[in-house]
Amino acid sequence: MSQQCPHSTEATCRDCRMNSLCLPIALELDEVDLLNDIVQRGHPLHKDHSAYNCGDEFRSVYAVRSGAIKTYNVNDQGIEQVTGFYLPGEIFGMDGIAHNQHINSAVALETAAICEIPFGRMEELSITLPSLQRHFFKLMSREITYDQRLITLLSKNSAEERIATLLLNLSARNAKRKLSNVRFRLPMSRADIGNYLGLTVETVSRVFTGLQKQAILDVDKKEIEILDIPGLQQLANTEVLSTR
Amino acid sequence: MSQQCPHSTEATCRDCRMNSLCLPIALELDEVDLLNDIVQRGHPLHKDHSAYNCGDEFRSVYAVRSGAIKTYNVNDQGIEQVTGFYLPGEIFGMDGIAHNQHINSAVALETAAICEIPFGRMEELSITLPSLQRHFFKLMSREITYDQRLITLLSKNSAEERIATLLLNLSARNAKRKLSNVRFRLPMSRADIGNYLGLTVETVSRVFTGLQKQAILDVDKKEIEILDIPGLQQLANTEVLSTR
DNA sequence: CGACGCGTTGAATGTTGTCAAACCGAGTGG
DNA sequence: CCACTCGGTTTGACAACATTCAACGCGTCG
Repeated sequence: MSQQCPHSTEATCRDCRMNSLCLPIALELDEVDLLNDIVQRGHPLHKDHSAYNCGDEFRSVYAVRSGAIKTYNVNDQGIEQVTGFYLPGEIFGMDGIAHNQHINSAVALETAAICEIPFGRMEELSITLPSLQRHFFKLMSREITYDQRLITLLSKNSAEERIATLLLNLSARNAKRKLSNVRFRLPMSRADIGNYLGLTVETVSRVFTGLQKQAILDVDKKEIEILDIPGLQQLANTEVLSTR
Repeated sequence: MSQQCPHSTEATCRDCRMNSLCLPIALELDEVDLLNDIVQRGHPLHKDHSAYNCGDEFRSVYAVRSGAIKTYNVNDQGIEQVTGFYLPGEIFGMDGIAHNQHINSAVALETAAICEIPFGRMEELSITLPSLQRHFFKLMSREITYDQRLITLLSKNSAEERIATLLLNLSARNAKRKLSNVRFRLPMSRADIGNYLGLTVETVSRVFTGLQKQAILDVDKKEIEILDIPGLQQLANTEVLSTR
C-alpha cells in the first residue's frame, strides 16, 4: 500500500470521490488497490504549468482530480489548436500512445491536482485484469467518438449552435460530478473557447451577449448561469457531446 | 489453419500484401497465424452496401483489403456526417468499443474486400500477445490523432486549404500502398468530400476548378492528377494529415 | 426518349472574420 | 492615491468567404 498523507482525503484511488468516473466499475476493491499502487500523485499543477509538452516522450496518461486541464497542439505555422478540456474524473494524455511521444501539450487552466498513471505498468497490470484492459480500450474509443462529435459540430453547425452545445456539454459533465448543471464557472478563456470551436474571440463574445439578450444565459465574466436549458438545447440543435 | 480458396492470393494474413499496414510488425510468423485464425473473410462488399450500421452491436473491427469504405453517422436531425474514408490496409470500426455498439455506419464506396476481426477474440489473443495489445492501443491512438488533425483543419483552414490537405493525404496514403502519389482515382463523390470537410458540394467543385486553373491539378471526374505537389503543399499550408 | 444522379457555374445573400477602438479589473509604480 | 499598463473582453463597421438558390450540362439507365 502506498503511504497516505493524513491531510489528504483523496490520497488513494479507493477513497477518491472521482473513482467512479475514472476507474472501471467492474474492479474489485483489492484490484483497485493494485491500480492505486502504480498511480503517482504529484504536486499540484499551477495555472499555466504543463503536465507534458508536445514532443515529450509518452510515459503516462493522467486523471484529473481537481482543477481543469486544456490540451492543445501547435502546428508548424505556430497556430495553436485547443483539442480538449478535461475536468475532474476525466483522463487525458492518450494521444501519445501511437507514436510514443505526446502530440499535444497539456496545461492547467487553473491549479489542478492530477494522478499520473504510468502506461507501461498499466499495460502489464491490464494483462492480469481484463476489465482494466477493456476499460482503457473504452476510454480511447470514447475519446474517438467525442472527437467525431466535435468534427460534426465544427463542420455542420453555426457559431451559436457550437457554443450552446459546448455549454450543455459542460453542464452535463458537471452534473456527472454531482455539481450544479445550471451554475458553474468556465475554467477557460473566451479565446480558448473560440479556438476550440473554430471561432474568433469576437464571435464568442457576440454569441454570449446574444444568448444573454434572449434570457437564456446569465453571464458574468466566467460565471455562467443557464436560465433556460430547454431553450439552449433548442438552439444547440445537436445531441450533447458525450460526457467523456 | 483456416482453409484457403485456390483462387485467392490473399486468403491468409501471412500472404496478404497489406499485412505490413494492418498488423504490428513485431508479430512472429506463427503469431500472425494465430491472428489469421480468428480473422473472418466475408464475401465482397458491393458498392453502397454496409459493413455495419449505426446502432449495431459492436462485435468486430475491420481491415480493408481492397476497395474503399466510408464511415458516417446521422444525427437526430437526420444530418449525415462523414467521419472517415478507409483505404486498403487500414482498420475501421473502432468507434464501437466504448458503448458496445457502433456509433457510425460503414458503407462501401466501391466494391470492397474486408477482413472482420472479432474484437472479443482479439482481446483474448492480445493477452498472450502483448505486441498485439499494444498495436491496438496504437491504432486507436492514431485514430485519435487523426481526428484531432481533422478538427484543426476544420476549425482553422479555408476551403482551398482543406481540399488541398485532403488530396495530399490521399496521395500519401497511396504512396504507402506503393501506388502513385500523383495519379489516382477518388473513391468518393464530391458530396462526400464536402460533407467530410464541412463544405458544400458547390464549394468543392469551385475549388477543384480553381486548382485546375492554377495548373496544380488535372481533374477528370474522379480521376486526379497532381501536377504540382509543392504548389499544392503550399496551398494546403498544413501538415499532411497522418496516413493512419 | 425522358428521368435521374452527379457535377459545374452564376448571382445574391449572409454568417463570420478582420480591423479598430474602447472597456474593465487587476496589478504596478510613481 | 492616482496614473499607468496589461490581458481579457466587448462592441462596431466593413469586407470576405462560403452558402444558398437556381439553372444547366453530361452520362447512365430504365
